Amino acid sequence: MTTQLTHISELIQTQGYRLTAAREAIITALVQTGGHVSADELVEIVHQAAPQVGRMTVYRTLDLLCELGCLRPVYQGTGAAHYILFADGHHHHLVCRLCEKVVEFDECLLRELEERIGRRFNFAIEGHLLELYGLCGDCQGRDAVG
Amino acid sequence: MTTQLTHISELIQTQGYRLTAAREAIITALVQTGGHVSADELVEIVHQAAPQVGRMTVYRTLDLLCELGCLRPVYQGTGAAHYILFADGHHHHLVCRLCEKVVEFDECLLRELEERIGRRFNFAIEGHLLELYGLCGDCQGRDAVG
DNA sequence: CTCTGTGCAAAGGATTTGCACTACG
DNA sequence: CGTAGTGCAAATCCTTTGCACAGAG
Repeated sequence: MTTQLTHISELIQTQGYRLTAAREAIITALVQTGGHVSADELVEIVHQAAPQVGRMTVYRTLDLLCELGCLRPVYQGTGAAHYILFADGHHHHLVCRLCEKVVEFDECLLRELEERIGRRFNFAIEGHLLELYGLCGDCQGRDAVG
Repeated sequence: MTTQLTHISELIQTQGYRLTAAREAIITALVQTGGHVSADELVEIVHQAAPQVGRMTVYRTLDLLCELGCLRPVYQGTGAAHYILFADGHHHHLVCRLCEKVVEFDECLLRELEERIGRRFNFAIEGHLLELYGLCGDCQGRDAVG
């Protein structure tokens, strides 16, 4: 966990950005949540440790992390974007289309696919998000009824 | 293409929803685009064929299709959500984290994974979205420079 | 010391309500 | 006919600017 914080901090400096107190607080909070929050939730959490950090600094830092390739915004249901950390370069979701429940899983056999596609389209692949959609156990009956 | 329109129309009726003129117009427009539009763009297109259809009917129909499992909103860059049709139950993107360029590809070896994960978590998997992130050819040099 | 990063408040969009009307089935 | 679906406009919510100040390097 602390490793991840360190990794991101170094990435920021390596890329020529400044490692400010606000950014540290935000990244710490983000890592702490496991990387699965809306901007708003993150603001809340950051404020517990660093009340002076403003909402837009959070937005801007999230933007920066996206640009650095270690974060990604996703739409889960509607409303605010959720941000997910690419801890190991990938992330996997199982999403119920009715109740919007989200389960994470780790199974990954996409390394090979990444390489093949990257080569074909001349992309330097850095990670991926895989989302499987369907009905969770609870909603399977519900759907049949209508 | 027409097949897809028929498929969705039947899905709507099967699930007990009404197939209205507005919905037909919206779905026609959606299929026509290949399923890769923002709500706003779709409103434009729908208006060409059916000017009386309102913006929120488009939003509500998109919502309905998401619920039915044949559509999915994704965030590409920032701003408006983009909607993608699950033509064959899956969709694959290659996204550049700097210029936000999006390439679609078809390679799919996830059937087996779907089954395994579905069984493990008791989900009825209906489709998936796979997004690979990285740097496109144009941005690879740009990134090194900083 | 310089320039990037920050914070505030107000602007800018996209999406969602509430309610009377229309039309599917 | 009854009810689900529609359309409008106003409301709401998330996110982005503009600008003066503070702190990293």
